[in-house]
Amino acid sequence: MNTQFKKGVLDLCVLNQLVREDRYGYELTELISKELEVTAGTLYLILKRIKDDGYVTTYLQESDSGPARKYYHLTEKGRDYLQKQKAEWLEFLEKAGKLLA
Amino acid sequence: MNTQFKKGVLDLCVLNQLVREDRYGYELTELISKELEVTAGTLYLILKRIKDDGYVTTYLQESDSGPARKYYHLTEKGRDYLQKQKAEWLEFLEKAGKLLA
DNA sequence: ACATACTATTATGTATTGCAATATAGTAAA
DNA sequence: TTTACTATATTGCAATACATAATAGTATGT
Repeated sequence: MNTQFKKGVLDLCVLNQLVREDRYGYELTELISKELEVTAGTLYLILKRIKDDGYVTTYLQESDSGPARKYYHLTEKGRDYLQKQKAEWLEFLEKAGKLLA
Repeated sequence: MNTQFKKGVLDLCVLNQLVREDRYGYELTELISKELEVTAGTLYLILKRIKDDGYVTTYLQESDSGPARKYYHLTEKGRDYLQKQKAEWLEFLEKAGKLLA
């Protein structure tokens, strides 16, 4: 899969998985990987980024089967950002679509 | 406009403008700029890249009003590449769409 | 004890775009 | 004729985001 296509969109895909419920990193890796080819390393970098940017907060939680999980929770700022970026993405698709028609 | 969204797609937009007719660099800059924010520098890098990759050939032609124009012509290889990449782009959009729904 | 699955992290490399500057040839204006 | 502006092409450096690969810790099953 063309690596470049994902640039800028993966963030949104991750954030979008957090709209309804908090999720932990490994879980997100699997969710995203079902559709797009992404490695754990890439995912965790994104998670670090969106945390540094204040779009998510995190907390640890014990697990029955394995190491503790770090859960990611979408903040209001993150919700706003996601909404605006999704709109911008759709706008971009429309314009690019004209050039690719 | 989110810079990252364009990664990998600008190539296709440029190549797609060459399907029906040869065009010169400056002309392409204007065509693309009508829809997407791109600077000349970026466009010319793309043109250099797709030439190095053998997707286009070039030739100079005098102009009535200004310096000679460098025209870009789509090769068979370029046509194939464009077709495949467009398909891959659509496939990517479908998958990303699921994650963004 | 060992392999395996689950979970998280980090270092280094690569590709693409942004920004800004340079350069040259005409044309219009002062 | 000097100036300025438009048309055209090119290049260098910085910033960003993804890929790859390696590391590490915990629990479970054999």
